[in-house]
Amino acid sequence: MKRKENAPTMKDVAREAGVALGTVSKVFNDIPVGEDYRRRVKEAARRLGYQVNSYARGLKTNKTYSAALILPDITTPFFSELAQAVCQALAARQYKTILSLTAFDPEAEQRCIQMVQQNKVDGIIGLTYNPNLKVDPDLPYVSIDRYFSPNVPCVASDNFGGGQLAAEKLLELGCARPLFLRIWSGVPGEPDKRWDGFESVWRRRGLDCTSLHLKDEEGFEPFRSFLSSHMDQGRLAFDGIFCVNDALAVRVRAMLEELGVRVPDDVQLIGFDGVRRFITEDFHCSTIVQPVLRLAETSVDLLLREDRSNLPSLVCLPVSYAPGGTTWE
Amino acid sequence: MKRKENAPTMKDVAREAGVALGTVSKVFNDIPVGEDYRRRVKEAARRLGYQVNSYARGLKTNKTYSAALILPDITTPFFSELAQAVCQALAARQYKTILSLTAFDPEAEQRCIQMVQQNKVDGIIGLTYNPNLKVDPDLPYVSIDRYFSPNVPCVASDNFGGGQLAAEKLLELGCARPLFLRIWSGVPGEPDKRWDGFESVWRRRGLDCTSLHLKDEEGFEPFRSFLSSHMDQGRLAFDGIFCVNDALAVRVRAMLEELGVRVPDDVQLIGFDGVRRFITEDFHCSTIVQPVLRLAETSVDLLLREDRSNLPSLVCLPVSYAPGGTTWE
DNA sequence: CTTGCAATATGAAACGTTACATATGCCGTG
DNA sequence: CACGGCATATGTAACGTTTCATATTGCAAG
Repeated sequence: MKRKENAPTMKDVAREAGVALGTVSKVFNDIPVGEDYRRRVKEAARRLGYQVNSYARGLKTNKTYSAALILPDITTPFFSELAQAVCQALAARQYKTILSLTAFDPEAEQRCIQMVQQNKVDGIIGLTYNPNLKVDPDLPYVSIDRYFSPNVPCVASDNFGGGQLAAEKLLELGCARPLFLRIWSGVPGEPDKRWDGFESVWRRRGLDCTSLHLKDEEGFEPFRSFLSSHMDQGRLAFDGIFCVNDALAVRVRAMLEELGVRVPDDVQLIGFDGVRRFITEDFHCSTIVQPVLRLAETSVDLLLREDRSNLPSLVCLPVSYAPGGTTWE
Repeated sequence: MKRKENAPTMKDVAREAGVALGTVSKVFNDIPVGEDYRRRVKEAARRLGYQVNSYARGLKTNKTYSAALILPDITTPFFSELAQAVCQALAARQYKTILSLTAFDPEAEQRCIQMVQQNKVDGIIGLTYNPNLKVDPDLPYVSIDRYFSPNVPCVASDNFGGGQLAAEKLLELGCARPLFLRIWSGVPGEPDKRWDGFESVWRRRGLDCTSLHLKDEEGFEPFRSFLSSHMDQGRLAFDGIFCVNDALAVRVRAMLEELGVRVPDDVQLIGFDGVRRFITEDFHCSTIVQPVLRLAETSVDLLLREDRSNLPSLVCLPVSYAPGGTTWE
């Protein structure tokens, strides 16, 4: 019942194969070695069930082939898709993913950084909210959705463009009284630009655009009363609503219908994110789709890029529009 | 622009503090050491920005404080909740989580096992489909939802009880013509018992119970024609349907309504899993709720338990019923 | 003022690798 | 036949820890 069944080491393999230690090392590092030697080593390793010890290797080489992924949460559909995509992109490059969840807590974020640094990861991909995270400047770091400084690459969707796209779509569908709806996260970030882009379109046309910031902790009551105060004889004062994300859009849709406002007939509704919902692949709301796979690919790409001298400080990836039943098209 | 800014080591700290190497080690392992020494070491470490090197420590101690979590996918709501819960349960015990995704591919599962073994994890929690996975018997392994052998602990919800519960609920609501609906995964596992439990209740009452196994690759057409052939003048031959999971239930609900069958008025529908949907906390179908948090807690508990001599081979956790609009209550 | 003992700090060896300087063998050439 | 040069295998010194046998210190007792 002993759990210390000492695993075979290179030394064992070397003895078994009758070759030198260094030769075994070469075989497992794909360094040219005589064909007969290589065979004997492989054979001996198979017999002994030898496996390279990553910890010894990591200690020696200072390279661990592991990266940390720091996220607030992975049950939110957008985050879960992102996590999956990043994990797969890393795996495709033979990297392990160390997953750290922060629950949106800035201190937890810092603790995670600390922990994965001790763990000698080769890099960190973080989606964080702590405005002054401290991270070893010598450790590759890629930030998603939050810009830190010129020498920390930030990868994000084209949030500004997405906001514009939503506005243009609503215009095209004949809307003239737009409402922008968001939940205030408390920390500035790239997603704020959704509003900037949205508003810029209306302003350019000389149209007014109302915006409402909900506070997460206050729930939906403020919104309900806001709506009531903007209704006149069952008619809503807005004919187009852009929500900062799909989760919000779905809830807004439910509340509107509850109030007797028909979607999309009375008001057109567009969300943001565009993750595949449930198992089924269709959308529950019209939305601006973030290119999740490309976000992940790009982040990993930047993280593992050998030449770190000319990294971009911000990469914006193009979004697209996907109708989903809450707009006429 | 050099990225090899050699991090300070214990030796550096020892020199800086004017103490021996071993003393520094003791300080960072909470081994009693003279108070003045301890202070000097702490101080020196702070000045140098010293951090323990987990790889050196892991090599020496053969303990890495990391565990692997092997899952098919984390975008599926149930898996994403499970992953989150496991990750958090591990973090609460100071363990890192190495996340490996397999996409339901048995060979990928084996490769993941291989990889995390090389990586000297302290244990593996796996939700896998490969019936003959090979894993080092000396490495703690906990299986979720799939029973392997008496000495590999398996953690699962009480699937049999859940099936019974669903049946009893339908009975209670007056159903007498039940249908069980599942997607055939191709590999036997604990979730199969949902059917066993469900059926046992009807049989005991002398009632017949129909069951239909959909094949994932065939889509929903077979189901649609099955339904049509079981309808008589717009009336469905069943008054209660139990789906093997919520994702299926949600799709079935949509199809039923499309066919003019009202839920829950014409037929009552119960799913299985009970994960929190979207951001909003309400359910889109009545369901048997799996205790995700307890599944995770229990798995981690078994994985890290010191005394591995008397591990249970199967732990069943109690499920509960949650109405969600697709039943009368 | 010794001596002995307990308490505590010290430093070398080892963990399983990689990398490099050295040793070995082989072959062609003078 | 001896020698230089090349290719390839060898073995040792790190990497940054922990651990344990040993050295040092302080203090009480003889």
